[in-house]
Amino acid sequence: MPRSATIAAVKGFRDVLPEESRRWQALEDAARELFLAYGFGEIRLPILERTELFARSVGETSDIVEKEMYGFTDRDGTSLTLRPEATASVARAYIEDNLGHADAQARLFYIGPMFRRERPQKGRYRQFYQIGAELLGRADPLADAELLLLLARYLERVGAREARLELNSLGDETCRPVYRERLRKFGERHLDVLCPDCHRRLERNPLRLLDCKVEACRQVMADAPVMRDSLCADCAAHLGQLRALLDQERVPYVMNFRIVRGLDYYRRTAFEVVAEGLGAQNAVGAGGRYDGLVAALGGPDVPGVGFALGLDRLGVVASAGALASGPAAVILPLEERAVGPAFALATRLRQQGLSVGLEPAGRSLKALLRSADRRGARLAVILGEEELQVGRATVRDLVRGQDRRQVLTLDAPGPELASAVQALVGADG
RNA sequence: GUGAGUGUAGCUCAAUUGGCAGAGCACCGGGUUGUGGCCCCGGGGGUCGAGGGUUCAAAUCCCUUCACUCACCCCA
Repeated sequence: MPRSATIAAVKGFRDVLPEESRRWQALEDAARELFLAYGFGEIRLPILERTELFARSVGETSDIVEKEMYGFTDRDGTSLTLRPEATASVARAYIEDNLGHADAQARLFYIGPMFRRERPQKGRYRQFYQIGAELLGRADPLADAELLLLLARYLERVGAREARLELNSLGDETCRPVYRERLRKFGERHLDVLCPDCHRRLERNPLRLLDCKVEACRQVMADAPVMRDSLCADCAAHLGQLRALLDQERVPYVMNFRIVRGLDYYRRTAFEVVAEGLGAQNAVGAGGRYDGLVAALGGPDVPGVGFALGLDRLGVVASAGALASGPAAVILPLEERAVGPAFALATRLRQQGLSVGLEPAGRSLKALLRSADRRGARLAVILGEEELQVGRATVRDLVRGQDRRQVLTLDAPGPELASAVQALVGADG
């Protein structure tokens, strides 16, 4: 029979296998625990939204909306899109579910997949996972400080030691246009040196001139006007208070006036978390303040601040959950007749919450022990002729290399079996 | 969307001027009765990414195509 063609995963979509998945779980568990301590509750958002939501929040002219979204037309003609980010959904939910009604501030976090049709490369996938937190209804710098403290503590908790926090202020609707104009004028004076990409940026988004990687552009832009000098009094005060609060709690960060955000809705506070070891995609997290977003979506004029962490990237950088552990014991039936009792033993131990492996019969004891060893099991439980006759299994400690012949009574109740195994596992800690 | 690189065993990779497709690791078995790891011996495994062309002969040369990777762009 001819073999049919195999089916591969869609480009940019991948399987997260158990080893990586285990690290992700550690990252997620840490997030749930810590975020709850800071008063954030988990929100589970739909993966599909109306396309209009992103057009109005992320920005009609952003790259994401212009060419990176996965969308389709539903049977009733509605244009739907796989979410490219979650802040827009949180804002939508805030409005739709009246989250500001009982309590003016809403503290929400989410964990889940996002979709963007970019060219895949290291640390960049078309389906990627984010952990994010949003604090709506608060315009004061304390809100920014709380969120950044949460972010810093979380990174510390999961062992993302090389990650560093970079902070900037993008100004607001009064001072940013002024700065943008100053930057444009500066760029126009240096047209001859700037790269073709920067010529384009000059028209569409002059702020992007700041993070061009071409050496000639960098040299020119080193003398460019800095946002800090263009901030209006209110924005400068906001930044100053935020920095004082961060300093008070010893949150490590550096100011980086070149940070620019790709999404249109950011105001004032903007930050990134960058790390080594990720190639060109070195941002593990980013966020900022988005005071106009909820209103732009037709809701009340409610401010907000938030961040998102890339789980795919964080998993590479963080040390949390890195240790694999094998099963406490593996049951080894030496012959066919031992299969039934071996199954029963494994089942009862597993029901007591122990991680227990079970091998099929038909191979030599030597081969069975080798399997148990390679799985990283602590104990091998041997069930052969002798053991069946006396009704007690032999337990071999694979770490110490010691046998305890016929110590495990097969018809003992589950809890008793489990504590006997536990005692053997904990024999030397 | 643009550019570069790579496709050979489960994994990492070799294969000289075109001349029988290999190694390490992994897997399975053995090294006297039921004892793992180290060592020794043996074994199973391949559409050489796919399709076409040149040739007595192609993993190797030519064309086409697909996939993956990295970088630009953009972003978490």
